Order: sequence, then structure tokens, then C-alpha cells
Amino acid sequence: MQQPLPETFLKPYDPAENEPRILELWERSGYANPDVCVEKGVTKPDAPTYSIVLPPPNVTGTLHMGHAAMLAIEDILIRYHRMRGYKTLWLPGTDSAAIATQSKVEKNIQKAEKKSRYDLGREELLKRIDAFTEESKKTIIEQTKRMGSSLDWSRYAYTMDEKRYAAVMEAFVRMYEAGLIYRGDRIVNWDPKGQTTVSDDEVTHEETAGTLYTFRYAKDFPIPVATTRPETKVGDTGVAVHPDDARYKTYIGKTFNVEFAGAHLSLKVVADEAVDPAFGSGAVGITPSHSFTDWEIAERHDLPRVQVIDERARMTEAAGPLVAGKKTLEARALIVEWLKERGLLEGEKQVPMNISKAERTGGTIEPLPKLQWWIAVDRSAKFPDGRERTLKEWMRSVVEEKKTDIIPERFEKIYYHWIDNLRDWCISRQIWFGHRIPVWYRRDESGNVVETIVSVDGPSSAKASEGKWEQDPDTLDTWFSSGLWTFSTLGWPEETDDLKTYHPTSVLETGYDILFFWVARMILMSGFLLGDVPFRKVYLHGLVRDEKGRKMSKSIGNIIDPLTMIDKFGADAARLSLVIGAQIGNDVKLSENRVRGYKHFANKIWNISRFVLENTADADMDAPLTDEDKELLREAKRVVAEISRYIDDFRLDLAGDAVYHYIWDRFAAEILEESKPILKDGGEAAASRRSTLNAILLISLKLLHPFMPFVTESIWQELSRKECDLLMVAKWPN
RNA sequence: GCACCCUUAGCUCAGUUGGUUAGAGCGUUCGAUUCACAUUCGAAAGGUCUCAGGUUCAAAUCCUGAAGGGUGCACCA
Repeated sequence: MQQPLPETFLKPYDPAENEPRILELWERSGYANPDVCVEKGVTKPDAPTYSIVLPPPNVTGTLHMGHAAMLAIEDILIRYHRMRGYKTLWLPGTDSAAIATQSKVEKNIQKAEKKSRYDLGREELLKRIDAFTEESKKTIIEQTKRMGSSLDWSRYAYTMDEKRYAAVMEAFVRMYEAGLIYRGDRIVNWDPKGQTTVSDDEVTHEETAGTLYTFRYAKDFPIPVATTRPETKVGDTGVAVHPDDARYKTYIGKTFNVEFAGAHLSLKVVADEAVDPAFGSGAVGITPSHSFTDWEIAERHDLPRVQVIDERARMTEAAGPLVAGKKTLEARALIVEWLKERGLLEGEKQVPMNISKAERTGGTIEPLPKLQWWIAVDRSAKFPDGRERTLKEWMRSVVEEKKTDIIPERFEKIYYHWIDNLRDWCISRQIWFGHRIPVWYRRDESGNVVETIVSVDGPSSAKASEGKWEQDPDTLDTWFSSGLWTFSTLGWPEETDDLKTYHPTSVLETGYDILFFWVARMILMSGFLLGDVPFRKVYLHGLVRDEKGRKMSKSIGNIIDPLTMIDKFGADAARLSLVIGAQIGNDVKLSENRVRGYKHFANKIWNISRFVLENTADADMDAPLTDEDKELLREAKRVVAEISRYIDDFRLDLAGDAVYHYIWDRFAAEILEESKPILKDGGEAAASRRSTLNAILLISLKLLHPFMPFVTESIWQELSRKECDLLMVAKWPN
């Protein structure tokens, strides 16, 4: 006697029809929230925890393949652990992405109203940005859901919401009080296009052809000097040579006054180990204000600093009348001309040269001296465990001592290398959208700062009456707030239950491209503020590239849109295609064909289920099993063990592959085929096989569920006998 | 310059501590089909495992070197 099959099974699996329905079921169930799971008895109250904080996508962004890969991987880990009975939390959020968002809104306003941010003023611009982000966040959230991500939206956080803002203020004040944050006049990476400073990590180097000019400052100047940037030479205050360089030894310590391209230069010859006597003329003209290495040399030898380039990348008055007010490149031409006319140019050579660019805006970086806020990475401070150490020491030690594992391991070396080269982190930005620096200044009539207050709430009312206070106009580097993300999302600085339960998080899963930007900063912040690591493991996935291995970019036009893939082939297929073939830390090459292949697979499990249900609906699950069937179940167990081990080892690629092959090649192609005659013959063998097929189907659905949640859940809904209403919270087989 | 990764079938990639005849998907060719599935099934063709040495009874796998591709970091003025 057969039960009538649900009609849905009579046609091929249609993702478009099933996915929205299933999403709604999941959302209504509330099972993505671990508290609900405990409440409904799905998870034991004292179960071990498993937590991941979602790397927050840009609030104004749209879902791209990188996000899709991230969501697929994390959702697999989350669903697997939830099914294994862990108290499982996956916490969603969005990021304000300060510079990117502000410039986007500015651009829109410029286009629509022909107004700049200065026309609008700070307050109005921020209002506009808030309105814009509020509107556009719906897009990214909706798109995130469509991937089937079982995130706990009841805990949604935004880097600029009230709680996160308060956490940032608190962190700043604590670090300031510990002496880890200081204000300093130092050379910074200035982005003339974005009109802001950027950190070392936000600078990229582009190789271009440059000219190395060898020249003398004046006819009677004894040492020739080489440079690729003649325009900066009007800011020189010294010439450095190697201490052992016989050619120049006699001049060390002497000062020469020269007239150079309209500027009066006073050049002191100093000996410094940093100079390579074999390069160029073996002597370096020192421009302290516009070169990082020169700044350091100048510091060692106490050379004065002259700023000859301003924030708009134009020459200052101090550069002298010949070039003042000119753009740097114009100034360069003028100075080369000046040198040629006077016969001071001794050589010109084409050399490859790296130009520094701001990653976000593409502006050419000008190193400039500026008064900025910094995080000291080499200064000792007291950590919550009572021990004194520097931030660098902490960052190094947590990975060395395996408090945090980086997977794949090879990134550990890259991480150490980064730490060794790390300089103090410039955290202040001259943009308006972001977490404003919690520092207030009181000035006297002539504008000099006479008092400074660093506090979360600003000057107290008593203080406020003492005079006019102004808050520092700058905002914080967006990665400052991102660094707090694992614990600010859990309620820090309050001692919340969530914080106690879910921190440190189990895994941070993200692209390797933000290892330094983000991963390292989280380790830093969590270390100093909580005395603990932010996560036990860092799992770095590769970048998604096109089928030829190129980066996806608008200009090449090779972008594969995850939403288009979902529409065409279903979210399940999109997920699997991003996981299988993606070896840890290696890039994934994606093509539509691959996604299509996995759509076929979704249909395969659909039809397997149909066959099994048609033939075994009346199965007696307690029927005595034949030896053959016992072996089939043992085999299924071995597959479960194999797949569990792969997932535990973060080999989701192999796990996915193993599920795929077990279900298709073993279950469908062999077991079902050989079952047909057995079922036909009837008798005890048939009864045994019916029960076995049923059991294997359940195991298969569970194994596949983390990878293809929609189709498996759709099938689960059609089962008449099941242990729980949703496959999402069914028990992982063992 | 320093470091890291990659190179296996036409394409995309598996191959974990060395161990039968090196695998899969897609593509190609041939065939099947009242069957749960034409989103199927079966079969075939297709490999000097980039190259050159070495270790070993045994190397795609370990070691050394080279070539090509990619990435990170540092940059010399």
C-alpha cells in the first residue's frame, strides 16, 4: 500500500518556488537564535557553545561573490554545529565603512545638487549619510538572507549604532588612559584626493617608470645627490652619506648654505647607516617632511623640517618663489629645467619606481607631517591579566602560543612578518562620517589649547562652564571600530551574558586579503581590552575569481553576480559551487557551468527522495535487517565519520565532494539500482531494504543539509515520519 | 630585494603521514531509455603529474636547483 506522493515531487526541483517558502519557515521558527533553541528543547542549556561573528559587509554595498563564499562557508560550519547540538550563534551586522560610504554619498549629492560637503556642513552631511545607509542596508540584508544564511537577526549590529558607538568611545578612552593612544606630530600618509590620512595598510604601491636625476644643489656643493622627486628637494635640510664612505668622509658634520631653485637651503652633511653607498651617488638629500625614511634620519641627527608640499599636493610658500603654489609635477619640471640651465644636472636615468596610492580613492599619497592620533604598538601597557606588555608582543604571542590558530598555517608567517614591520597605527581621519574622537579642547582668546579632556561623555557641566569646548573634528579609522567587533556586538563594555557565553568566538572566517586590516586589529583590541583572544581559530578563504583566474571587476566585465546565480540555479547550487574546489586559502575559479552542475545535483537528491518515498512510505522501521543492509548502514556511518572529520578540519571542499559522491554515485547509482529487484521480489529482504533506504535517505539529507539547506529542508517537509519539524535542528547522524 | 603560494586530462581542480592500474566535475565521442530523474544512465578517448638532478625497495607526494604564473611585504634617495 503506497501513500500518495505530494504533488510537488512530480516535477523537477524548482529552487525559485521552494526557497522563499523555506526561508520563511526558518525565520518563523526562530532557530537561528540559540536562546530559542534552548527554550524549545532543541539544544541543551549546558551545551558547549559555537559562535561566529559575521564579517560585516558594507552597509551601502550589494552582495558579491566574496560575500556569497563567506556566507556559504560560515553557514555550513554553523548548521553543522547546530545539528551537532552546540549552542550555536552566528551574529550578523553591517559596517559603516567610513571613507567608502562618505565618498559615495558625497558623489551622489555632487551629482544631484552640485554641492560639496563643505556647502552642506558637517551636520547636514551626516544626516544625509544616515538616511542613505538606513535605506540601502535593506538591500544587503535581504541579499544575505537569500543565500540561506541562518544568522540570528535578533542580534543584528551596525558599527554606527548606539551601542557600538559607545563601545568605540570606551575603547578609545581606556587606551588613551593606558598611554597606548597618543597625539603626535609625525609624518603620515596623506591622501590629497580623499583629504584625509590613511594607515600604512591602506596604501598600495604601483610600479611605474620614473626618472632618477643626479644633480648638485650648487656648483660648489661637493656631493652629488640622486632623486626621483626633484620637487621635494627645496625642502631638504641635510645630506646623508654612509659613515664609511671615503669619498664624503671629510664633509661629515659640515653645513652648507645654498640657493636652490629659489629656496635658501641649509644642508648639514650627516653620516647614517641607512645610506647605501653603492646606490646612485651614495649620498641622499634629506627631505624630512616628505619621506618616511628621511623623517627618521632627520630625527636621528636632529635636522630641521620644512614642509614644502601642502594638503592639496601643491608647493607651499616655504618652497620658494619659483615653485610656490604649483602642483608637484609642475614643480618637478620647473626644477629640472632650473638644474639644466645651470649645468647642475649630472645624470638622468630611467628607473622603475613605485608610486604610493590610497587604496580607497586611488589618490597619490603625499607623505606630510601632521598632528594626528596614534596607537603605540611598541609601548608597554598593563593588560587585564595584570601583566605589562606591548601590543606587538601580544599580537605575536597569541599566535605563537596557539591561543589563536591561523588556518591555513602559512599565513602565520605572513602575520609575523607584518608585525615585525609594524609602525604606530595612525587612527585619526579627516572625514566626518565615523566615530568622532572623544577628545575636547578648550582654547584661550588667541586660540591656543589650554586644556584637553578625553572622555566618553565630553566635558562635565562644571567644566563646560569654564569656557568654550570644542570636540576634535576628526573621526576614527574604520578598522578601529572593526577591531572591537567580536565583543562590541556581544554587548561590551557591559558584562553581558552573551559576552560571557560566546566570547572568545570559535572561528573568524574571512578573506585573506584583510588579515592585517582586520584580523590583526581584532587580536590587538581584544587583547588589551579583554585580556583574551577574539577567536580561537582564523580560517582564511580564498578570493573568488572568474573562470580564467582573473579578479572580478567592473572594467573587465567578468563579474558573476551571486543573485543572478541564485535566480538561475538556486542558492543551494551557488553555495556548493563556492565550496567544492575551494581549497583552504586558495582562490576559487568560478564559472556558470559549475553552478549549473550543482543545480543538477539538487534535482538528484530530489528524485532520490521521490523514489525512496514512493517505495518505502509503508516501511516497517523495525524490520529485521539482512546482513547486506547492515553493511550498507555501516558504510553510511563511515561516510558520516569521514565528512564530520573533514568539516572539523575545515576541509569543506573535501566534505562537500564526499557528500556529493556518496549521494550520487553510491546511493543513487548503485544502492537504488540494486534495490529495485529486491523491492520487487518482496518478502523479508524487501522489508529490510525499505527500512534501510529510508535510513540512508535521512542520513543523506542530514549530511547534505549544511551544504544545500533549501532542497534538503524542502524534502524534509514532505517526510511523514521525522524526528523534528525542521531539518535545520535535526540531530547530526553518528 | 625578502617571503609565500601555484604548475596533475582540452578546462576547473582532488590526490592528507611516500605504497596496487594517478581520480572527479565540465567538455568531447559513441551508445541506451515505458524504469525516481533527458537536470538521466552506460561506455570510450584523453596524463612525460612544468623541467633537471637527488633520497628511497618504491616519488605526483620528500630534498636541491631551474623555468613559468600569482600574491604579500619592504623599498634606494
